[in-house]
Amino acid sequence: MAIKEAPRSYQSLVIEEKIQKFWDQNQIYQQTKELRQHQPKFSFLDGPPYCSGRIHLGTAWNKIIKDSFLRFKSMSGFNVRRQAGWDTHGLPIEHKVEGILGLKSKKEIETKIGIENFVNKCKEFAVANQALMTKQFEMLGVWMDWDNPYITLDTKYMESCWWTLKRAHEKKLLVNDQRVITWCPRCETALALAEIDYENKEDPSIYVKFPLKGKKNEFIMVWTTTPWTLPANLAVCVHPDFDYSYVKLEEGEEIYLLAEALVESTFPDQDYQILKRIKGSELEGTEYEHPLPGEIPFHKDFVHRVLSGDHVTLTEGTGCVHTAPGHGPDDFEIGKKYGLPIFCPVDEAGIFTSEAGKYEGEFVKDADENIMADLEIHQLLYKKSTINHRYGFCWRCKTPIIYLATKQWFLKITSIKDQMLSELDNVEWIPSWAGENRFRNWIENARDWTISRQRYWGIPIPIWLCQDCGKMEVVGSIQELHEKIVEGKLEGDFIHRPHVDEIKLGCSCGGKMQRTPDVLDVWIDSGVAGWAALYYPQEKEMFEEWYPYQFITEGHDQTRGWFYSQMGCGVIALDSVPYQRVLMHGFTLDEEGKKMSKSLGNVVEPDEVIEKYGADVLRFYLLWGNKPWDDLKFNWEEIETVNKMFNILWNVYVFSTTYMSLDEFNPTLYNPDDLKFRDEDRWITSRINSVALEVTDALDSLHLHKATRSLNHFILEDLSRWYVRLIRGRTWVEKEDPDKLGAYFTLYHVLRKLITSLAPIAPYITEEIYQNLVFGVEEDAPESVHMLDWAVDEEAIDQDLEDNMVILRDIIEACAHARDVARYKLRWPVREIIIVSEDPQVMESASKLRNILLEQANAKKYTSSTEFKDLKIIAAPNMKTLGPKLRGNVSKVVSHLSTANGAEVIAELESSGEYLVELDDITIVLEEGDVVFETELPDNVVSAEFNGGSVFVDTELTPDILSEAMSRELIRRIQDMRKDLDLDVEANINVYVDCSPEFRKMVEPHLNFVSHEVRASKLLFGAVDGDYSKKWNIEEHGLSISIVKS
RNA sequence: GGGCCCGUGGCUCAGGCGGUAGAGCGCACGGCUGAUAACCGUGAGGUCCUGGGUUCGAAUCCCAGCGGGCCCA
Repeated sequence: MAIKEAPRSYQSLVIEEKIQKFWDQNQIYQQTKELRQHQPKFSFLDGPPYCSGRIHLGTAWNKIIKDSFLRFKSMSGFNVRRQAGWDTHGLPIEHKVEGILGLKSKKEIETKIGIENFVNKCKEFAVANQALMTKQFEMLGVWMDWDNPYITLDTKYMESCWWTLKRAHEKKLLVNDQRVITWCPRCETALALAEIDYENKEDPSIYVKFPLKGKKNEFIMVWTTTPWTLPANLAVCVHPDFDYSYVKLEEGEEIYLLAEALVESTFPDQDYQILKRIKGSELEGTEYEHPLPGEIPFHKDFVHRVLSGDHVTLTEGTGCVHTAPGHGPDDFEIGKKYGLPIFCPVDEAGIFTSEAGKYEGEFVKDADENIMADLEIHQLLYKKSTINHRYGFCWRCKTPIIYLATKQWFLKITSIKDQMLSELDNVEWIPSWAGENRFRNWIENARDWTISRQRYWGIPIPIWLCQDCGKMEVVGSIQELHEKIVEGKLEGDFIHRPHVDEIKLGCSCGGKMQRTPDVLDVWIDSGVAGWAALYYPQEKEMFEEWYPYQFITEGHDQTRGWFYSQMGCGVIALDSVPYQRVLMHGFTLDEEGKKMSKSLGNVVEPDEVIEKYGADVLRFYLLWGNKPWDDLKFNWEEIETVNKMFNILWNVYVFSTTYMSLDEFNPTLYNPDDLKFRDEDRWITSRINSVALEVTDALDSLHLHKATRSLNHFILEDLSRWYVRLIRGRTWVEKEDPDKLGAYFTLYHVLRKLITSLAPIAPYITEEIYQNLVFGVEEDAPESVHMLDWAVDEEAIDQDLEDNMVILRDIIEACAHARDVARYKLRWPVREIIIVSEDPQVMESASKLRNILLEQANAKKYTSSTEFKDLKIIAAPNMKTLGPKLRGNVSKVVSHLSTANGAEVIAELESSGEYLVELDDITIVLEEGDVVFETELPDNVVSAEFNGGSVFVDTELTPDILSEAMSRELIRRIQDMRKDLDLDVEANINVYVDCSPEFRKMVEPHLNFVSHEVRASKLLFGAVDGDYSKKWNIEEHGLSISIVKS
């Protein structure tokens, strides 16, 4: 095989579809895995995306980071574990399925279609979504074990989860307790902190007067935003250290008790009088009357008191805090401390029970208005308005959460917090603050974890309770279940609800044990992935090979999510954190920095980007736009910029293959010793290895943006804009020229290394190039670019050469600038350039790379110097000193100096300290300071500065120069016409030039050069009707060119 | 109220162990023409959020504040 000419334009869709097919048909992924299977292990754990059905940009980013890094590890010689994971249980799917089945409430699930049908539907839905999302990930070029993922609905996976719960029980960390927890009244289930979204919400803001017992017209002033919790009020809390005041308003007779610091904000527009001050601690025990005793019988006989609480703040309200132990975590703690009953007259659907008296049957939020109306009737509502504040919502159905006292199962995280914190020290975080600050802070504030959910689609809690003696059994495996079963069957999907609910175990008391009906919080599902994905402890071998994981990466929302659930579960199950290194990445936001959300209509789908630009562009962009841990503002213009870079890379590839295929170049046939290499060849070889080294460091340290930026710079700046420009002339040579082959050979190996280094980030285009360029000619090359070994040839790096080239490019740019100023075309050669600098490195750079300098500056010769000697120095009188000194003679001195040689004046002054002006009648002595010097460039010279010096360009048009310039102008016209004709690069032509005798005379000395450049077999003067004729004006010469294809 | 992050040309972002502010896009002008539906050069454009401090020197380190984001209370 040989290198083939590449298609002229970069068509990402065509390439990516083709490569995907190639990977599939040739099992490239499997082969790549096998290739590394005996090499050192690198274990990675995929954070399982939820099977929602569609991936979004953030999910895409997440998988692209993972894929790029893991491809890099694989190429670096590691046997990488990259099993994909799927999160399948929980409320989101339950909601979708409820919608599909037209169910309106939790009750309808049981009454209308039954748990079994419902669970089956959920499973079906999850599995279908998994397939859809797998396709999408594959389109992104993500290589994972898609055929062998871990999936949380898998029986074996769930079994490992049960084992974890059993471990918790053995460590006495699994408790059943009544507590006030966050609750979704729509889903009728407990919610974990991680399942709550916070958004702004409008709520009532009311000041209620609680009458002080036995005092007429005296009230405690209480503020609340949840009127519906007032029926459960049992106490008022004050801070023992704050000052409280009895306040009497100008108008009316009533006296109010509240924190002194909040009096002003409570009565902003009123005149008032403070009657008495008292410490909060002195108020403890003060009795008051519930504001709604008539409506709620419970309160008639209950004694309500003021209590002390350190949680009371002065940031809002009145400093007298309404306390309902059934409806608030702080209230609950206070209630426990003072032995109050946990009065919670609200059921699981958020409906007031009979204990709520008058309000029985009302939904709590709907009761707000009635309660406020009743307070008004009793004249106990002091003030009523609304407030817009942050409030928690159910993460799935967006119903505002409420706090309820219920009995739930908990993991006692508070008991293992210290161990979690010490395990945290064993984890390396990127960036470091993600762990050291953010995550540490989260763990420090951790509370016990509510893990029971009153739902259907989830891992059933493996707790069986004896109906007779109350004994508790936590089942840790299917085997154990098998051994203890006395009723029900282990068949079908027995580990899910409802089948598992029918299984009864035998109790030591002789009674039967029944399963607690709850399912587990889904965060437990993924929290156990570390070992459940390996089916530990049922299977030990894989676990011993791969646990713990060397790397995970997820978004910063996972601080409270997966980073945390794994930490908690890991410490419970195995006394260790399951991961060793974490990259915490950012969120994808829209162009304005807002969260992408369906309701805002600003969602960008990964598919949309792929369709327009391809996965490689999306991948490169996502790893290039900013630091991985910052939030990324998605920007179409930036995508376009990345696309341009890929276009240019493609152009370089087209350029290379065009000539290489034309010459049937095969790099394996040459010994480098037989080829001629130039400085630019050694330079670009050094550069690509420097870049490969930078990319290695960047990927190793997960500073992914540095890798992409380094590659981007190399492709645009070094390869396309410089190297290709430098070697253009060499590729135009037709014979087997060692100089040309040196350029091909270098270009080949540079491209080979470039696609190797770029492969993890842009797997498609690199594979496409590899297949043609490398696999087509190297017999022992592996089948895919992704099977290559990652390597950097540090020997090839010549830092001096790289530094010199930077300087040289600076000089050449300065030359271009100078020409630009003089309107002197780059196509026209110049006689000489003079480089002036005092920096020896500049001199070295120019002299070592003089060939490049002369060619690119289009100069016949260059000289260098520490100063520019041809400067005309003009000596001018300094009138300030000479005026007073010479008076009448000034004008004579002025005219003398105007004709004097400035350089001589300087020399004179410097050697003797004075300069004598001999006039007819008098000699005048000029001293230093009497003369000022100016410099002026000779007429033909233009100059420009660069970093470290200046360059002077001599633009004098000699006949020789003009002759060459005109020849080049002629070449350009003919090339232009060749292109108009769309001729093959190697096609030969005959050219006829009809021009003036002067013009002919000018170009005649260079006819060979012209013929060669335009591939003319014949170049003749005179008028002919060719295949294509065109009239031109070159400077002031009109001429006509005709081309005949030969 | 607490924790974390971010604030650098019109836009998107580098830089950030202290030492003359960078890139790309956009804009203006010019150039180039066999990888050219490309590309190159030049120019304009900056109180590096504000204010203090440390220092010979702060975009960079420290403190306070302002604005934005995320999380928590």
